[in-house]
Amino acid sequence: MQRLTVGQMAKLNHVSEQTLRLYDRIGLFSPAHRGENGYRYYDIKQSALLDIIQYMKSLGISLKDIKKQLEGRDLTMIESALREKQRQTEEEIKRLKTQRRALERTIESFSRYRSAPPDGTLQMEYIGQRQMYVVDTRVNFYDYDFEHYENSLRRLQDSLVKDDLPQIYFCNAGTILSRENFLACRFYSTRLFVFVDREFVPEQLTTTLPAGNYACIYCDDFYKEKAYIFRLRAYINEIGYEVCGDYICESIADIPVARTDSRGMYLRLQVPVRFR
Amino acid sequence: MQRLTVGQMAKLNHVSEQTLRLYDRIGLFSPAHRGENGYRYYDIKQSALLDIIQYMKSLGISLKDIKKQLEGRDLTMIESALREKQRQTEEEIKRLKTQRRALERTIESFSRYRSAPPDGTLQMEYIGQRQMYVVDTRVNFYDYDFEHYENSLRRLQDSLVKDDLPQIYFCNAGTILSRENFLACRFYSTRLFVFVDREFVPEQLTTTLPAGNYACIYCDDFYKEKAYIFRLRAYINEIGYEVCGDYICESIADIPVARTDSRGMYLRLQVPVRFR
DNA sequence: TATAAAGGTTGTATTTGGTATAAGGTCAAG
DNA sequence: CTTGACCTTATACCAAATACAACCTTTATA
Repeated sequence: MQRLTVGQMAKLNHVSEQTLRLYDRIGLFSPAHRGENGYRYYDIKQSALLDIIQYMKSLGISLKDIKKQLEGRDLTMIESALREKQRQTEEEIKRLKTQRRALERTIESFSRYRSAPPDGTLQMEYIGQRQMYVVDTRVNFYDYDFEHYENSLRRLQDSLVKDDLPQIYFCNAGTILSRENFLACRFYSTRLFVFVDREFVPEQLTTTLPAGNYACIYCDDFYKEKAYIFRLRAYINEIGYEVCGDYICESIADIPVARTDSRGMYLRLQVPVRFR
Repeated sequence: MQRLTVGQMAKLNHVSEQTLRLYDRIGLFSPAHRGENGYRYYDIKQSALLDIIQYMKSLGISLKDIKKQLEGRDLTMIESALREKQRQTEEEIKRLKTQRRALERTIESFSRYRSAPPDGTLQMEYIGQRQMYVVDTRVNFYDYDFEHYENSLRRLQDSLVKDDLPQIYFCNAGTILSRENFLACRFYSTRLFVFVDREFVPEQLTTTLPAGNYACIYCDDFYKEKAYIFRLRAYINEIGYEVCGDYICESIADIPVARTDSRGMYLRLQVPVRFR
């Protein structure tokens, strides 16, 4: 029977020597013999056990749990552990898919940010259907300053957490001003929203924003909003359209990273319109 | 401007106080002010930066990297970091899907193991198409003992690692004896295989085993194989069939966990047959 | 046989992103 | 004035390794 040193065993099984020593120390996997020189000597047949360990590890089971399982050697327990692992894996896949979508969204918005028209640009845009998650803060944003807006964002975050939604959407926020208030120039808005993906959020939690033509004005400063709303209204009258839905103030630079620099807050103020 | 203590800030942003102190210590995110009493006082507006951090963290970026990105404040760098992250996420999803499949396979084989016929059972079975990953070890298994078989498994593992395949398949091993050798009772086999999933392994690395009727005998001991091969041959002759392909020795108790106990090595010796 | 290289041993520190705890200082209310 | 809530720092701990220092053993070569 050949005796394998730690290095040979390591190479044979594609693990590092350190790892084998660690496994020995924690009592998970020890060499068949110890030489008088203190050397670890493994038996090739021990590879089978190492396989099992590698396999369980590949399933994401912790070394401690692996040790327990192997000591228990109870097949039914192992089976239920596997089922539990399966459940976890399913969940993790779901989480990663959400993450992938979030990344997609963010990268997308980078290019949107780069190609956004300059501050003050007025234009008509056709915008497809959107889903939003809305929270009513009961406090009028226009009465307060940016600091209060931050406070409201916290409230929104609370809601997202409570509804068990990924906080990733958080970067996509905006406010809603009702059609009536918009038309009357009554700056009263208590509703905050984030855009969400249909596939990742239960339908009953979302509000649909219909596809259609929107009159839009781009704005690079939170404090310019009121002035720009007047310009937007003038523009709509000028081209002979009428407002057919709620006004929203959308942060299109929804790259949260960008919020560290002053230009990060880039807004697309918009309101759905139709021919009069 | 309201000053928020660490506890208030923590609650507001759904992080723990400890976490805020940690972020302060590593210089990632520090309070706006420090009281003379040493208290941390945050400004609500700092939440924006914390959002960014949470967002990047949710993308799996390390705190160290987040710090670097935020210090650099270079949008293009952040963008490429996001793309890199996207790539990683894609890979991770792929890995998890493989893992999910492996779990499925293992759980499946538990029930197969439980419902397997007793040792010595002879029967005809229709088996669907299978994919295998084959390695030629150039050494005859029948000349050596179980210890040598382990050695060959290591060789197989090397190949799997080299071909960048999940070692999960590793638990599904077996050996191939050519039709001619089987018919001549020449116990000469150098080919080792693992069953693999078509979807997870490049086609050019696999060999297809056709669907069809297989004469099978179940065997609970590696050392009984030769004797059982004779019984299998006798059975085939008896029922008037002829061998139409290579014989394989498949470990159906492909639960690596089971290999710790002696019954774990449960084999289904099989050979494709047809009417004479 | 001397020596050098390769490979073995132990112990300790580092990593990541926190959590937990102890020992002690501060604040606000009753 | 005391109580309890809250803050501070420092330290240790977690998993699953990795890395390094200091030292010992084996093996090959000059």
